[in-house]
Amino acid sequence: MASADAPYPVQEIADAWERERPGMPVSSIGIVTPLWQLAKLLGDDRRRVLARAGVDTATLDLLSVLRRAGTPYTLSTRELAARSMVTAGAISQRVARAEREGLVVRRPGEGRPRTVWVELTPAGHTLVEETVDRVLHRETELVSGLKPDQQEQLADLLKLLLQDVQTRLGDDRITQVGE
Amino acid sequence: MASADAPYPVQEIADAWERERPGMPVSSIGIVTPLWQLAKLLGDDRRRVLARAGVDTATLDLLSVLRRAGTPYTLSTRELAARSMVTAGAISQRVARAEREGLVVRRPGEGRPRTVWVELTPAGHTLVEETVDRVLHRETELVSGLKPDQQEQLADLLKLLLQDVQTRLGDDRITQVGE
DNA sequence: AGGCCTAAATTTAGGTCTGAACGTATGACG
DNA sequence: CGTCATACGTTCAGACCTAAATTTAGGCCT
Repeated sequence: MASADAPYPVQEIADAWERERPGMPVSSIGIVTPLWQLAKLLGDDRRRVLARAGVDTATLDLLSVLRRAGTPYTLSTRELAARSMVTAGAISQRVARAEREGLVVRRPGEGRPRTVWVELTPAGHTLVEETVDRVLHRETELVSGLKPDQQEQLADLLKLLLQDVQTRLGDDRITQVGE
Repeated sequence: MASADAPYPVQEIADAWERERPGMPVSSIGIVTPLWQLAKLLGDDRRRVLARAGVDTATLDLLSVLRRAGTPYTLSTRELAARSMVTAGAISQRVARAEREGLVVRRPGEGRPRTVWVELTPAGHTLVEETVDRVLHRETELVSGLKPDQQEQLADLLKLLLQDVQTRLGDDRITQVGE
């Protein structure tokens, strides 16, 4: 039972709203919907790829962030939360699970007040090395349907949109939406 | 405690892997990472917008699919699963929750063997009408940083990539990844 | 006609996330 | 120098999802 086999056509969604509720602003659907569907498809696929290696995506994300940081493969939980885009609570739980499996260790203290440092263990390092290139190869393959210049164009537009959305959210967070 | 405030720069991720593991295929990162980050940012925002209206995203998704289908606002659970891109089990739970709140009703039988029809109630219909345009206005606003021709270009590229990834997953599902 | 098989929904077990409540140590300030 | 405010990690309750086990209603074959 795969979770996401055949995304419902984006155009039909916009058309349906236009038909059912004429006048609705449907322009964003052409961007937001495929964006969401792609994220779902790619996320599901990554989960399946990693499941074969006995890891889950949340744990690999944690290990990857630490691995990418370079020696000594250590970051504070706050840094981890920011780079992973999840809440502090989620990081606490991720770290607890990974620690239980011996992939990271927590070292309290030794820095700013109340800071907890999280460090990759050799086992964690090994696991990352074994799985990350599988994921990257797989994803390179999955986007290979686009020609190099299309990939570049897409990456540029996504980057632009991301930066813009980011600043908007930073500003608007408090502002009421609608009226 | 917002969950996703400041995405970690995509370029730094690719650079870090190139530095830590020279030779890794990093080209997909420029697409997959911002895609994922945007989906997260937009999803978190939608959740916040809907929370104010007392709905969760999963329930609104269910109601929206039914509403878009038009009169008589009824679909089978299988149809719902396909259009929502989640498993049958998830649909079962979504419907159970929505039914508990009086937003939909389940009508067993009346068709092909073992089919269960799910229908929007007046309360569900009302809730959808009240919230959908809030979401669409908000999302229109969020993508408005891109100029109309950029939006169109982005929508086209996403559509192209989505179609391609979709066929690849349909074919490759069984194929081993890596070696 | 009876029993098996299959398809479809549901239930269950396990894992993850958010948001809020909690505990606590540090630093500031009187 | 003691108290209080604050910042930060953790814990907890509530939702949600997937994958696998379970249930059940028909259909089919002998």
